[in-house]
Amino acid sequence: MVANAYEQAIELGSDPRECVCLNFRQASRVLTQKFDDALKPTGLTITQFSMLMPLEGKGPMRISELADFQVIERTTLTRNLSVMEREGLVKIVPGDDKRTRVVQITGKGRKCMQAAVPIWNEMHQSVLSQLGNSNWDGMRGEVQDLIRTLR
Amino acid sequence: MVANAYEQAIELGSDPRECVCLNFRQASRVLTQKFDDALKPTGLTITQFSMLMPLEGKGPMRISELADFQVIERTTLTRNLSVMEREGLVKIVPGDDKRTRVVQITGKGRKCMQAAVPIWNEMHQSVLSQLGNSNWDGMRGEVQDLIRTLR
DNA sequence: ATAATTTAAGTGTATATACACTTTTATTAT
DNA sequence: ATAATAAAAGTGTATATACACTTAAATTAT
Repeated sequence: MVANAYEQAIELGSDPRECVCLNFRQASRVLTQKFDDALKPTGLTITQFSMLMPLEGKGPMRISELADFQVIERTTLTRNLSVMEREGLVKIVPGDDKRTRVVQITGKGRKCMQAAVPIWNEMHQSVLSQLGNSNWDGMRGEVQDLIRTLR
Repeated sequence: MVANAYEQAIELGSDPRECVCLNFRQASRVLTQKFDDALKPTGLTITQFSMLMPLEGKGPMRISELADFQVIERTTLTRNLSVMEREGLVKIVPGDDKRTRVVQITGKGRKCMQAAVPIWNEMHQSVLSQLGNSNWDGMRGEVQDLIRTLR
C-alpha cells in the first residue's frame, strides 16, 4: 500500500515527471506561445502558418488530405479553416468528387506567408541552436516514427 | 524572387517540415489523443492527470505555483481547475495570504489517480519502448532545457 | 502613514482541439 | 439496377489554451 499516486508510479518503475506526453505537451505550449508572439506582426498564428505552408509547397488539397498531411484531426482542421477563410487566407472550393472540398491559399495568404517566413526562420534557427542542430536531426526522426506508430 | 513561401524558406536554409514547433505540436496532439483515450475508464484526461500528480507528490499548492510547476499559463490552469472542481477532483480553498487560493486533491481525485496510474504507466512504457529508453533520457534533458530557455 | 508598486488571481474573448454523430455522395455487392 | 457499404465533410458539444484587461490584497517607498 503506497502513500499516493506519485509513489504508486515510482513503485511501478516510472517517474511521472519524465512522462513523454507531459514533456511534449509542455514544450508544445511554450513553443506555440513563442512562435505565435513572433508571428504577430504578420497576422498569422503558427497554426495558420503550418496549414498554409503545405498549400504553398504542394498546391491545393482536399480537407482530409491536408488534415492527414498535417497530423491534425479533420474536424479540428475544419474549425481552423473557417477562421482562415473568414480572414481571407484561404479559399475553399468544391472538388470534382462532389463529396470533397478543396483548400487553396489566396493572394492575401501568400502575402502573409512571404512576410512570415523570415520571422519563422529566425525563431526556428534560434530554437535549433538551443537544441543543438545535430541533436534535432536525430530527435526529429524518432518523433516522426513515434507519430507514425501511434496514430 | 522565389516561387512560394516553401521555396523561400528552403532558400533561407530551413525546411519548414523540420520545424521544431510543428513536430512537437504534432506529437503532442497524437500523444494527447492516445493518453486521453487510454485514461477514459478512469474519468480523467491526461491534462487532469498531469495536474493532479504534483498535488499528490507535493501536496496542496497555490494556483500560480501549480501553473509554474506544470509549465501552463495561469489563466489556462484556472479554466482547467474549474472543470476539475465541478467534477469533485480538487477543492480550492483560500490561502493565508488573502490574495491566494490553494488547490488540493480530493478523495475522489485520489481514487481516480489510483486507477489511472497503472494505465498511464502502461501507455508510458509503450511509448518509451517506441522511442527507445536511452534516447528519451537524453531527449528529455534537451526538451527541459529548451523549455527553460524559452519561457 | 499613505501613495505607489507589485503580486495573485479572475474574466472577456478568441483560437485550438477532438469526440460522437449526421448528412451527402460515391463505390461495391448482389 | 438497387441495396448496402464506404468515404468525405460538417455540426453539437466540451475541454484546452492564452492574451489583454481587471480586481483585490500585500509590499515597498517616501
